[in-house]
Amino acid sequence: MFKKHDLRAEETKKAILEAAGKLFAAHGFESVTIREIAKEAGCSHTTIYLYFKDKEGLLHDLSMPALNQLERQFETILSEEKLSLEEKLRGLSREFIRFCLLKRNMFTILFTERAGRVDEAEPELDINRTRNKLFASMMAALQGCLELQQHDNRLLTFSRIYYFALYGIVGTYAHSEESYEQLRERLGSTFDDMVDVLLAGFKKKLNREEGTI
Amino acid sequence: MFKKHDLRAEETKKAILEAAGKLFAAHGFESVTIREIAKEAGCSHTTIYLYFKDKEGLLHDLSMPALNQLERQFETILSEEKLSLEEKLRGLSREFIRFCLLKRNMFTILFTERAGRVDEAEPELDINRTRNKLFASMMAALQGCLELQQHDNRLLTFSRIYYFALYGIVGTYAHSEESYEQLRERLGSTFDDMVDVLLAGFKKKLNREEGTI
Amino acid sequence: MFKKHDLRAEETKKAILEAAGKLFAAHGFESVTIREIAKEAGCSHTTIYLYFKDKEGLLHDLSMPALNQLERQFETILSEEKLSLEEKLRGLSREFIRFCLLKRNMFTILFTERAGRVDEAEPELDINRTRNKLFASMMAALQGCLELQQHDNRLLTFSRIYYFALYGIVGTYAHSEESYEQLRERLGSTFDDMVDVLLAGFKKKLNREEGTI
Amino acid sequence: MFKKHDLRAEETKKAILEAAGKLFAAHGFESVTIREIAKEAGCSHTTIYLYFKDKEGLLHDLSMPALNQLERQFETILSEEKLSLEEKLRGLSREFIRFCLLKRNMFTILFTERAGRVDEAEPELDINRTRNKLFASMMAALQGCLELQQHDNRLLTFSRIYYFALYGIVGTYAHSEESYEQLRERLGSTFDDMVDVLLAGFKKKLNREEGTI
DNA sequence: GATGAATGAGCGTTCATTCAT
DNA sequence: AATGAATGAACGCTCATTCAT
Repeated sequence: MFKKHDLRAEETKKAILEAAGKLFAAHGFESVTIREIAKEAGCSHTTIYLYFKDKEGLLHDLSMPALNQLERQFETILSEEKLSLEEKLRGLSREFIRFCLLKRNMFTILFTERAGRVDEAEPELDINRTRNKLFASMMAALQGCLELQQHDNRLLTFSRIYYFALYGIVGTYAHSEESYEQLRERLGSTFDDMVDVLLAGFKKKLNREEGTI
Repeated sequence: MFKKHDLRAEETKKAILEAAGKLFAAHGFESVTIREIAKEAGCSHTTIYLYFKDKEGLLHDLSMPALNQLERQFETILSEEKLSLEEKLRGLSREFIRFCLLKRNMFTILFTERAGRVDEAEPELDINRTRNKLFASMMAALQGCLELQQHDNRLLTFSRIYYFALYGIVGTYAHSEESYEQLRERLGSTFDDMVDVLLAGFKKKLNREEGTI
Repeated sequence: MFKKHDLRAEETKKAILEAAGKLFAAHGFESVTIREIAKEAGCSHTTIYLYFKDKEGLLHDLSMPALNQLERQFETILSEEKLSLEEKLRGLSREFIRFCLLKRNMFTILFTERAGRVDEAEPELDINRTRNKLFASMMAALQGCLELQQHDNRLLTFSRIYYFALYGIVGTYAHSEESYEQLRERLGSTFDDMVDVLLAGFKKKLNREEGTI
Repeated sequence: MFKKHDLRAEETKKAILEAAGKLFAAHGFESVTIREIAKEAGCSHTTIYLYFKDKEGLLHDLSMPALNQLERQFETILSEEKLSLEEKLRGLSREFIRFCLLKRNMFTILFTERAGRVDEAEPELDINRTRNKLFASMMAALQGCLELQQHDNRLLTFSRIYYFALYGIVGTYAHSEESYEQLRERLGSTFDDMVDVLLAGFKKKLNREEGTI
């Protein structure tokens, strides 16, 4: 049972998170000021410091739930039995791209190795762990598609190439003015094609090598 | 014959360029302050304005010589008659990646569309023009390899995918601590493989579509 | 009912306005720095931006209330039916001089044509508009005293001479250490005499010309 | 007999003075930078410090010769026997206005009471002495025109009014963009009229008072 | 005598953050 | 719980001035 205060506090915190999420997504972490977030959330800028350590902390607290949600979406896709392995990889990739283009501040978080500051040991790890899990899921799906052993060097190479391609798509549009919907409309099929191209290329390369040997 | 003055000036200017190059590469143009560059270069922040118009001008003077050199290397590769089209594309890509990983501040410059302020027309354009020329060269080579018409929509799609892949490689390691030599040693063959994979994938996709029709 | 917060804020704002008024009057708008104003007001320079848009905005907020008050005083004088035209001109002049010597920062504002930047249309114009209205009132009164047509070139000449005389009085003492009361005591009759002298001179010149023709 | 060095030095100094005079007159003391003066004078900006203590010192050294020249012109006018007293006052005024509008930096020097810094006692005095002499000349001429005793309070009042009028003219156009020639063309007759108006007004006021008594 | 190199102080402004209530 | 008031640090940039040659 909650008191009124608690409820009110919870609401305020939620409003701040929503505002920050919206603004970070739209203009990027650096460009958004604390005061803008407060205005959007309908509270004073000092209130933000009641719930979050600082601006960076707000970003962190904002990221984890989103990442967890993506994680659950990954799990859902992977557990759908009626999907083929290739379809699963396609689904994961599409979801991953969608996620990054919707919440663009995630780009930095997902793709940039954080310095791992010594002073505050814990919280970064949560993000790193989840991020690694996400990439591992995609790589596992890729492995399945290509029918490669886990320690096959070719899998490592192909995984990296796949990673580069994802990085390229997300990074290219991370700072774009276009909304996700606009990008999806204009480039969605290109993103899909990329998966096709890569899978076809991987397979061709495997065949050729096998044929060669 | 140089006077001591000239030598000192040249050294200072060089120190500033080196410092700026290093810091821009490490943290990005926007994040680096004039004072940080000065500190790294071992001079006062006002000294920078002795040699460069302003921060943008410093970026420009830092970029153009390098870009022009890359441009000439592209021309050399393209004019070598004994190379096949695929080998030329491979060469251009390798050279491009090498360039970006050697001078990492170039990443932002090459891949970020700059506003191109209307009020002072000239200097920004140099960079944009050269950059566009570089990408156009690679896309022309790709077009040749795939034997596509210039206005074939599939060429546009494949060009974008190729661009994403390049962006991914360069962006991934733009802020890495590893030197180019280390990266080349560890990942050079992966970069080469990516070109193979993409070309194979593109061709497969073309065949399948043709076969389908 | 006011909270302590409101009172504190009002005091700070007032302190800033007073400091700015004093310093602008003493050294001119351009020469005074934001930090000097803050020091004089006993606050941090950033606090100024809490209450005023920027330095120009501070000048504006400082000037407009005073100008509006003077405008109303002009209207009062002009609407007093029992005053002759000459007495009205005398009253306007006396009030104008009094105003300028009481709020000396007004001198720059009233007598210096400001660029009126094109990009941000509004605030500058308020000042210009009010200033023009004030001078127009005085010139209309002068016109009435001299019984000249509005487009008579001699009116233009006399108006300019009248303007120069006002400028001279106000400018001479704008940076003086003497208070308005002291100046009024010592020079009030001189100021009044100037109006007499000018009106007499204007009339004499008109008569002579008419006589000549 | 001078050495070459001395001649060269003299030339350089002269070039600096000319450049500074031209630029100060055109844009005002504050707006002109040391480097601009050096560029105009065709020397390095450091050379200026060889001949002048600092920027303020340059202004001072620039002012004295000009003031002395004006002083001599005053003497010439006053010694011309064929001129009436009124014509002499008119001549002095015209010359004074011309001088101030040609060398606008003089405005501040002539009309602003200098703080009289304690640290460097002498040089300011030169300027003050000359300035006082100039005004004294004009007031003496005015006294002659009005046939008043030197200690007549009315002379003091009229002198002040005359001073205000001159201040107004010069101050109004001290920061204008128009050249002296343009102003002379457009407003020369207005300036002349002002002398007429004031003299006529002064006389009328004297007569009326005499008549009244 | 003359100069290019270099600098500290300062400009208006913005920002994340803290203090007192 | 929440807020308005206030601030120090920093930004890119300019300037008069000094140093070493």
